[in-house]
Amino acid sequence: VELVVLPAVSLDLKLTLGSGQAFHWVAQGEGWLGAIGNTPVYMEQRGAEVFVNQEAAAASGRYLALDHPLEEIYASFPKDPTLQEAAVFCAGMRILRQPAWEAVATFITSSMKQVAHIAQISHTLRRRYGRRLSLGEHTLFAYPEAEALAALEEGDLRACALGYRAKNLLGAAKMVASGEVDLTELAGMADEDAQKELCRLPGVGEKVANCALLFGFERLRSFPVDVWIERVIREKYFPRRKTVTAAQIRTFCAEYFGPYGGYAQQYLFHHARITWNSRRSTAAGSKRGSAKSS
DNA sequence: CTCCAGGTTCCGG
DNA sequence: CCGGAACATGGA
Repeated sequence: VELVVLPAVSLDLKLTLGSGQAFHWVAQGEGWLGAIGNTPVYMEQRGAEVFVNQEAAAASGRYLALDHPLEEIYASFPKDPTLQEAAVFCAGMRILRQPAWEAVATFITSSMKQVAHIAQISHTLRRRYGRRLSLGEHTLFAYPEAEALAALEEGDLRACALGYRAKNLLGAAKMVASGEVDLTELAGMADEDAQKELCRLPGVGEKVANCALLFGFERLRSFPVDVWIERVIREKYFPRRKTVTAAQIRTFCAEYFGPYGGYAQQYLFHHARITWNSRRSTAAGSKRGSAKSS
């Protein structure tokens, strides 16, 4: 496979592809194999350049959001030590521009699942119901279109280990395939209207809608609040406060983290997820399950 | 075995 | 508006 070069300053490819935004990239040699839409991709980073198969060059640059102004984004962050530490830890991580339906669908399947499980589900769905793609001697699979999933029975999706999410994914696929919810139309809507529209899909609440907006609709202000973020916000931004409601967290995050809140969120999320365990295991006399008390 | 995971939805204060 | 419970499955 012939590779072409993409200039990529301020990019950490491994960090970006492995940070729980997309779930299907597989390490291959020095690089990564996967699909961007229906295009098979091999990407490999060497210093400030990305080497990619020629047919995927344009799609990769866009997918990796190499045009996002990282310096400006970092400069926009509030200067508190928690976010600054996360930003250093995640330097070079970019918010991917993923296909809209793929973002919606994968995050419908993400509820109450570990990242590893979401990846497993993604691969199963791709292998069984996605378009088959080939790159050199490698076989890859696109994420299945809404139309393909809409034609299935709930049992088919349960067989992909989706559990109760099967009904939600099927229902969402039917609404998108029928045009009842028009994802193309969402692109032109204001953030709040787009969020409201996404929440009409079964299995899509505020958090999943925000993930879809951030990763699939270029809404960099979107700030999904999951269990990890909630822990960080409560402990670091509302210390010694007994009761902080979800509404208070939502309001605080929406205002405090500013126009690139989605970047801040992704950095806080990844940093917390990677470092939390070590902190727990090194806590003196740590008793299982009481890691919250400092 | 127990705990928990990038939640949503429904139900009773 | 708020807290609880049900919902499936598999790693740690």
